[in-house]
Amino acid sequence: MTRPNTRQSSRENQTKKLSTTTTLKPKKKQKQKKRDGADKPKKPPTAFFYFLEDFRKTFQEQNPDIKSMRDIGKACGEKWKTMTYEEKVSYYDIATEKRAEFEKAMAAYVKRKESGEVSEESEDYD
DNA sequence: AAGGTGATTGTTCAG
DNA sequence: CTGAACAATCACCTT
Repeated sequence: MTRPNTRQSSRENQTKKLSTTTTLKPKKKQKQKKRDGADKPKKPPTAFFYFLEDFRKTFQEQNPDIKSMRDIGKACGEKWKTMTYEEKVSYYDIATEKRAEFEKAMAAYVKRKESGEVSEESEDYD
């Protein structure tokens, strides 16, 4: 099967050409500085991250001069795009399984929310 | 000394 | 539909 289980069926709808204003170019950072205490389940690592795990080791061996993950990230991104679809599928497959587990966590989260147990609303009650 | 930042793409949620 | 934020990781920089 050269096809990943990446919810292609559902994604097919979004896979359309939405080249209007999809994803702007935020020059700002994406760091979360505080308050991750949300009950919401953390997002599962993407296929890219799994690729990093494997690529990182190889990259350091081939480039012992490079240490920081930032530099590797750039190299990974570049390499990632050069990778063929079939190769990426391997990582997508892993991520897909992870998402399945995350989906359960999300369902439990929603269920819990319905129980009125938690409100993600800004409850700064301290 | 200690902590926040930056960079990578993908995924997911919320409005 | 669209946008914005966050997932791992670690050297480097700022305070």
